[in-house]
Amino acid sequence: MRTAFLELLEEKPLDQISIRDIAARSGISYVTFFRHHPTKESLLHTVAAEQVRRLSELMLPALEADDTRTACVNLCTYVDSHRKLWSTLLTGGAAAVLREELLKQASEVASTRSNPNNWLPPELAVTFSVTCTIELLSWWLRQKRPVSIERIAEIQERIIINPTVAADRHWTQRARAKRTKRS
Amino acid sequence: MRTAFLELLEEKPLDQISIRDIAARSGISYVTFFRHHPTKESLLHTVAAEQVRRLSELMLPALEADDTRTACVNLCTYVDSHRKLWSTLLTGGAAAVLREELLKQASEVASTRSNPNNWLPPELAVTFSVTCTIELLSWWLRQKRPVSIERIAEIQERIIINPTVAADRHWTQRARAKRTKRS
Amino acid sequence: MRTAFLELLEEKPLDQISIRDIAARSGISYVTFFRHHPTKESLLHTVAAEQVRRLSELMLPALEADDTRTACVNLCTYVDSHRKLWSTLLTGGAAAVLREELLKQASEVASTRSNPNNWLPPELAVTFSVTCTIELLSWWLRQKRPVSIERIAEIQERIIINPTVAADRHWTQRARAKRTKRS
Amino acid sequence: MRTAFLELLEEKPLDQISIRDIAARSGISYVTFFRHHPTKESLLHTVAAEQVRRLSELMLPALEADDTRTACVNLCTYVDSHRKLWSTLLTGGAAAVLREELLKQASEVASTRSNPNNWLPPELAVTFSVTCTIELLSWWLRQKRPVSIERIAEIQERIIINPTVAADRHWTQRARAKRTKRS
DNA sequence: CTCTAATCGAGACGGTACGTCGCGTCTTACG
DNA sequence: CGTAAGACGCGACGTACCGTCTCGATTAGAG
Repeated sequence: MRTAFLELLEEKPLDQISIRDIAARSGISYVTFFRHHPTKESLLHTVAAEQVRRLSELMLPALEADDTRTACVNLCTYVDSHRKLWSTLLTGGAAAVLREELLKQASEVASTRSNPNNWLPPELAVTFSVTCTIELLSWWLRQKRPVSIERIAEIQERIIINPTVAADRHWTQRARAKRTKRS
Repeated sequence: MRTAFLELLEEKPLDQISIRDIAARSGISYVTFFRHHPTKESLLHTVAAEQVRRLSELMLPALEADDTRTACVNLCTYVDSHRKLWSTLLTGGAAAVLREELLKQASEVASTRSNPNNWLPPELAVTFSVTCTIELLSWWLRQKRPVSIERIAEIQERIIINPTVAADRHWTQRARAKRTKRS
Repeated sequence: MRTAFLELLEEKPLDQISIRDIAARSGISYVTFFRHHPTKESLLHTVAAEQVRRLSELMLPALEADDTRTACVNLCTYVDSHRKLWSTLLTGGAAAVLREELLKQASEVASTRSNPNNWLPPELAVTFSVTCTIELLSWWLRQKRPVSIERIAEIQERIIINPTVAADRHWTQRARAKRTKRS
Repeated sequence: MRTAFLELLEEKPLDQISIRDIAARSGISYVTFFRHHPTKESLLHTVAAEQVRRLSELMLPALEADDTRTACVNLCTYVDSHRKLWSTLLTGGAAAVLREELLKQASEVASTRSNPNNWLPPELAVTFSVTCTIELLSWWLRQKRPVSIERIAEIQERIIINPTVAADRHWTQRARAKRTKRS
């Protein structure tokens, strides 16, 4: 069903895909669709959450080690090797849902790591990085002339990560250092 | 008609507003609507473009003088004095269209000012700043506890403008300086 | 639309006729059906009421003159000349609705003529005569060997009219006579 | 299962009762229902036939003795002592099936007793009496003010039985007498 | 001043998709 | 083996908008 949905998403924008289309393509009955998902968006969310989870699995280890550059490269490499899928997800009306899922998962990660004393509200930091990452990837996949993975990863790190998450991280580390000193 | 549309947007999300709703609220016939706009989105684009034009009129003078901070403050001040309108525009499904209009007008401005040799593609710079500005404003208007205009303007400048447009501007100025020297 | 409905009723029983069938046969859109009738039964009622009205127009003059035999003959003659239509109406699930309509119109007529002091409640008298008339006609139209109009009319009068309406009528006339005498 | 069905019939009309309702109320699985009855109507027929058989057992002895009045009283007395059950059967959409069952059983009885030479076709005689009896009982059970058993039995005999069965019976007896004389 | 042409209303209509209901078939697992 | 549980395909339902069309009524400009 997800496969069929993604196939259709490659063919036409989201709002021109009817549930009947998805059912027909999936080889299931129209009614059966509702036995799995109450609405088209529900299916989309499931698909999006699935893909987002894969992304975070690739980035999290590097992020844990504060190696943001590797995290960015990992992300870009993965997306590059699934250009078609991600073109589909980031264009044609599905981007909003994908963004929601990314935001959700990123917020969860951020809530365990960010420092609320930072001058930039953590919610905004997450929003900025997620939104810009989506725009960056979307732009990348739209380009006709190939742009190297490194180039994208660099942009992502310098423009997106550094001004938001990284700044936050530095602050956090300093706080940790202070606490360590005292003890 | 635009007034009626905005009224309805305050009451329910965009996709629950039918053309018949708009017509009824406007006091015109359903058919007459089509004499002005071929589709609901067309009307929305008109409304959005109108508001965006006002924004740019406020920001452009300061931007011309490279005074980004003033530009940001002007933007925020204006939005703050029309909180209801902008809450409506930035939530409830209209944000995407508004973003498009902003992007369009910002791109036009940027095309006359940015330097294509910059390491950051100008298209991306514009996209980042527009998108993040929207997210920032949207977040701002969502907050229950009031956040000061200055705070927002500062965030906008430090996180959004500096890493993108300003960096570009510096590069541009250096290039101009070089050209001036030679001549 | 009524024609199409009757055509379909000749082909298959009522509950196997879907609204979509009727719409298709009528050459109108499925949705348009609902713009005329909220439900299939509504259409059926309309059709039935129409036919019943014709019946009563044929019988009423004779009934006014207390000439029940002529009324019966008129009824049977008319039905006989529209055997196909009445076969359709009296078999195949439409009979219940037709009965309702007949009951309604007969009750209206009866309420202006019957005498409530009669030992047989007028409601019952009407019910009996209507129901039996339907059964009689239905039986008649089912017969393979033709049965003459006179025979049917005789049965109707002797079995149905006489024991109910006529008895009532006699009583009423006697009452009238008394009143006349006094004055 | 029949109990569950009758319970449901008291609650809502026949066509709003789904097989799944009956199964749930009966405490059996939906699929198991089909092991007993191929369709909802089948179950209804079974239930109806059962009740009709009880009726005829009460009436037959008196009918054998040509004591129609006692037969009628027996019928009404029985129905009166099961008002709820019979209200359910005679209203709410089950009446048609009940009528069928009554007709079937009455026809069987009549075929052994009636005289085909009668001027009233026996099939019609049976139909009239059965149909009117149902209408009479249905009317009776609908009344808010109680109507005595005797009153109903009298109506039934005078209006229904006399003009049909009894007339037939007299004719039959005369025929028998003739045959007896000759032999 | 009147006639005509554009404009608008009201509403019928065909059409697509929606989400729901009940049907009857089928498979799987349990006792 | 028979039953329970539940997934499934199917057909119909009634609803919501869509966009097109026609028909009058209004009004404004041209003769």
